Amino acid sequence: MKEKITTQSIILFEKKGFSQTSIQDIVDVLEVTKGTFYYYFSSKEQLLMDIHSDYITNLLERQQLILDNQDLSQKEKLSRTIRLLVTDIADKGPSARVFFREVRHLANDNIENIKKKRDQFRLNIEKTVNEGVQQGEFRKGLRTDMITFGILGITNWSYQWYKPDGEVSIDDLVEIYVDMILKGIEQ
Amino acid sequence: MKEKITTQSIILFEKKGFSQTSIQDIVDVLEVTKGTFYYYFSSKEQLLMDIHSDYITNLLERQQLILDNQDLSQKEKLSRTIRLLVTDIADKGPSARVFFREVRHLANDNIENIKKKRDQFRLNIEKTVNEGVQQGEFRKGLRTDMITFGILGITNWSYQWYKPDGEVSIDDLVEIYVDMILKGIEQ
Amino acid sequence: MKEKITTQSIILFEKKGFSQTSIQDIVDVLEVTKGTFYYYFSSKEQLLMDIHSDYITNLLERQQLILDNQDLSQKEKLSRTIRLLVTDIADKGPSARVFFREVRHLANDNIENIKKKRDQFRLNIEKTVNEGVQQGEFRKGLRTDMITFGILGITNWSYQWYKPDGEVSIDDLVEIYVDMILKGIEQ
Amino acid sequence: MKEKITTQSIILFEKKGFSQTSIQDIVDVLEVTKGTFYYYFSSKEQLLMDIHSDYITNLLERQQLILDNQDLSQKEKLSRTIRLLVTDIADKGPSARVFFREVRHLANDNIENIKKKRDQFRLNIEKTVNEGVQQGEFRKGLRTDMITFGILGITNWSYQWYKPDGEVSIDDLVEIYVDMILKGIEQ
DNA sequence: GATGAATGAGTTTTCATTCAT
DNA sequence: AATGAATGAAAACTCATTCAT
Repeated sequence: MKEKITTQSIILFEKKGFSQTSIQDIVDVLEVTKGTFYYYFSSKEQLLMDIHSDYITNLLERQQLILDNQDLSQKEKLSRTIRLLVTDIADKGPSARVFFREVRHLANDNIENIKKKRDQFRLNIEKTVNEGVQQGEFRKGLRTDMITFGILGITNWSYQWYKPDGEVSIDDLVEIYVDMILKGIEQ
Repeated sequence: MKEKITTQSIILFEKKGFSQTSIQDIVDVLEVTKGTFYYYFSSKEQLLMDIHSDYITNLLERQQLILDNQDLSQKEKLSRTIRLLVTDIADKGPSARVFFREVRHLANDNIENIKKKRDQFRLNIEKTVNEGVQQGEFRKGLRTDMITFGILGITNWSYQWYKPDGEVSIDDLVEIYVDMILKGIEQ
Repeated sequence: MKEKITTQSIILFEKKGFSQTSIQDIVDVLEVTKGTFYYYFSSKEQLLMDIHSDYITNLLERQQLILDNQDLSQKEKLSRTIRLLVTDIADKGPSARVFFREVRHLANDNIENIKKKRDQFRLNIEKTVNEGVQQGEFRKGLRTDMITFGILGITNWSYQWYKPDGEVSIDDLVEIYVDMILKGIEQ
Repeated sequence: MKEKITTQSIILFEKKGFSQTSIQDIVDVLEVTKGTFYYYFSSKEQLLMDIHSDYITNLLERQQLILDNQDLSQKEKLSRTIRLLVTDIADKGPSARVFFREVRHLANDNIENIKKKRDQFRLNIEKTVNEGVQQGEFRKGLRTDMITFGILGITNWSYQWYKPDGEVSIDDLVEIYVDMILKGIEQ
């Protein structure tokens, strides 16, 4: 039931937004009562926190798998990270959108926790770019922090407009963005 | 007074979000009453609509000035458009953030109107890129629609993280992004 | 202007009801402002009072003309009074409906005043019936007070359903009701 | 609790009118909160609709019992219908008054429903009168539709003035009106 | 595990009214 | 005579949350 509630919430939060979705809306779809909700979650925000936590934890894990692979060039690591982010649109579109849009609704305590992990993810990218610069794969003199934000902008923005049933496939999109980004920063 | 309300609303909407900001919050700061608010606006959403409308209208106008300048290369037009977007962070950060984050809260009728203009802005960029391709300034075979979304991603994402009092100036940021984008797509 | 406001108010009060009609609604139609309204009337209720007062005063006057005519039998006086009430649907439908429906919204002080006149009108009818009984035109032993309420019920109820553009003319309706009532009480 | 709310609402709606009665007024008497009200009713209008629906449904049922009795003459059926309406003043005065006065406040969708049933009630009376004419109990040539409105006028108007503690009993009033109406239309 | 009743604090909105100009 | 800005009190309604069962 807990899982059902989470899944349904994500769908509704994505469609209507966190504050526009009431607990009632969620439990109505599942045909249970509000009491049930509060049996599993201590508050609405707690649920949002869970969603965020699950999402970023999973993302970080998968990023780590890429980074741990010693055989890969920095270019390759970066490409795979871009792929990681963009492909999530297909698999986890709603979660991702909730993740990007609704951070604001987390209370201060929780927000720190999530922010730390988001920063971790970003800094991992930055580190990859930095090493790529040192190893001559990327241009010297890049402001790698700004570049990293730029990379995240390209990928994350896609959650705002990408339609899975459009004419461009996820694979094509990954290729286009990898190409644009690498050309933008390589030697 | 109408202007005061709008200005104050933008500040609060940016800080707390549209749905987390009550009319009471707004009028409290201005030391007037809710009645005053409803004297000038027919609803909370109407106010949000005004904010959106003002923002996008102004942006489109300034974009048009760039596009109308016949002497500029497509690269130059693109650079100036990027500058236009990024510099708005300094001048109109709060408005911009409200614009990007709170579209969801516009009702259906209004949303169409705004969407049309947002699309117009995007398609204007796409057209510039297209012409740049035809005139040999940019690489052949680019998916210019996806590239355009990428450009918007880089610039618009900056509203999420850029702090005006940080170590990087707006001008530096513009230069970094112009460089990254042009390298990413030029011949 | 005062007259214009009154006329327009009656139309709106009839269509939407007194409490569903705002001062704003009234002045909007006349393309003036609320200030104008308060220049002529001290309150919304004052306006309603005026409407009531005008209506009942005029009705009483016309009733008096009938009663003062010494040549008429009581039957004839009663017939003419019925005609008086029913024909007002055509001429003054809206005022009449407002008069019957919205008394409740008068404040206590005013209500007394109007009630007194309404009672006067009713008691005049009762007196006519009484004299008719004494003069042998109507049956002995009638509860003339109840009969009078019955007569008023028949006529006043017509404001609830009568449509001027229906198949029955006002004159026909008067004839039908006079006939029904007289047969109902005559010797 | 739902029933308590309904009962109390009827009392208040009768005393002060629907729009002059706030949800707060209702729940104050019951010493519960507004939340409780909205737990049972989706809106103020929904409550009014319930009241109307209950009233007219019950009235129609009781009318049907009269009409189904094959042994009764049309005169007798008509008398009993008049009794049905008038006696409700004693038993259900407040509901009845709310029913007659506040239809206007039902929204369009609901109003249709109620109107249909009110019309049904009226047409049942008209049918009785019609059959009475055919069977020679009532005069030939009557406009039975107008007559029916007249009958309803007499009975319904009593809700406006009848005081249960006055000098005339309900039974007397029924007798007076039955007499007046039958004399008014019989052969 | 789950329900159903109830709460209370807050939300947007309405509107008669006032008053300086 | 009339306006336009502002008020303040109240309205209907929402909703996260609690808790006894």
